[in-house]
Amino acid sequence: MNSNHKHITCANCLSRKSSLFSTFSDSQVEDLNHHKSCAFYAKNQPVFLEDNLPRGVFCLNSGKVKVFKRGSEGKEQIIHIAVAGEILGYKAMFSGDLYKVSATTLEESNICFISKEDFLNMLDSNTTLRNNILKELSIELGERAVSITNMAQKSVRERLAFALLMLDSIYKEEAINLSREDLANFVGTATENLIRLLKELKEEGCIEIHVRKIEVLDKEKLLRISGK
Amino acid sequence: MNSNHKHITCANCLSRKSSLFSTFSDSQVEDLNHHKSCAFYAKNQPVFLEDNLPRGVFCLNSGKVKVFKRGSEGKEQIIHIAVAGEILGYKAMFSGDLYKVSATTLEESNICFISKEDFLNMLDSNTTLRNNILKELSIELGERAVSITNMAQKSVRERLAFALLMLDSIYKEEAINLSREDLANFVGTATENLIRLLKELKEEGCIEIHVRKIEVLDKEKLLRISGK
DNA sequence: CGAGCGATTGAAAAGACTCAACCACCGTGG
DNA sequence: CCACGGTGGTTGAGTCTTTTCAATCGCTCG
Repeated sequence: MNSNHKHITCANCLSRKSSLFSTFSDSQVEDLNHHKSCAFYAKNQPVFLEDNLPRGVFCLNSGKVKVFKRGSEGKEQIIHIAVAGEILGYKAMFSGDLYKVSATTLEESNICFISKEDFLNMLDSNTTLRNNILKELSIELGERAVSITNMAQKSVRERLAFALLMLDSIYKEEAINLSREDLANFVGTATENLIRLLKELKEEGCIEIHVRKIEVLDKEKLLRISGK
Repeated sequence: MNSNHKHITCANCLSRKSSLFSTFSDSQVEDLNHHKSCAFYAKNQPVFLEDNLPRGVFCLNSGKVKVFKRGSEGKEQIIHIAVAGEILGYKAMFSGDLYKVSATTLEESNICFISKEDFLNMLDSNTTLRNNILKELSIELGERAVSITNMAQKSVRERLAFALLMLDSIYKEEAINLSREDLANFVGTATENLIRLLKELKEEGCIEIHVRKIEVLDKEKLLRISGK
């Protein structure tokens, strides 16, 4: 395990480089650093929960976080998987409402926290940050439209192929490391069904399965299966 | 037909009152009025199209507009139905990208247009507008998370009940007036299936069907069927 | 009047879910 | 050290839902 509780300095934070804060000046980074606190999260720890009151924003320094919503039967639907550099939990602050989704770590993670007040102050005085956020929200809305269309029109097999490609780009060099249940909740199907389809894809040579971990072998083929 | 090509004055625009521009001062409204142009759209006319370059924003003065995305088979998935007062087409401007969805009128509509440049200028000088937009985008993202969860977890029958309730609040006093195909593309199912389920709901006394138009009779029951 | 489109119906096939059982692994406590 | 219990993963079979395809109907428009 490479990570343990440690203090992170925004100026040295590699994941900041790819975040909403990437365009900050040195003095802004200094200010940011001054206002944030850091925390280590073990695997499967909640970051924030649906229907709770937002108190600030979370900045994912390392690790991965699933963002999900519970359906009426209590089943999780994973909406998004966040990686290092992403800022979480700020939408509910703008909507002036409770969190509409929950977030939980998928692996050990270091996550910084900035209070609502400090974040909104930064927003007031920082045009670039505002523009970055507008851009980010708009891009996310475009992605959600794709998800809705996929859920409504694609078969589970197609969605699984699509999800594996997405996860491959999230896990980069590593093998995909999600429980079967999480994977099913991401694809939007029952666990049993997911397992059967995984086996199919394995037999077709698209993926390799190492117990829990999944390695993508043939992206081209998966892309074809996913229906473009 | 109550509407035909006419010039709309922002100061008198009733739908502006419920829009992102609701908080404008008199002089800002004046400015807005000066920069916009008006157009009448017949039924089923495109407002903007997926993959096109955004040139400005559209302000729906009267009528209704479906916002949809095409799946890989070309089938429309309706993401949202916009009503009077809504501003359309601004997300792609922020993301600096092409439109990710298309928009088409569902009935005769009056729609005003504000160029990209003018809109962005307004944005620069108007904190409240910015905040309204941040809020609006955040709320929409919350709604999309609900849609994704519904699509992934609810049966078509449940989704139909849910969709009818949503449409009932969109059409207010009027009966729901959508083609079977549009309704199916909103619910996310095949037209034939939709028709069968509509008949079921009619036989259960939830709705009345007047040829093409659908009247909601029992909201309570629909809510129960939709799975809360 | 005939073409054409949207709406509807029927029947069959495919897809997805549920339930129940079983397996494999892991950590615990005796 | 090993039996035990628990959790997550896997398999099979049956059922229900949903889609697909084909055909018909009703209406409007030229």
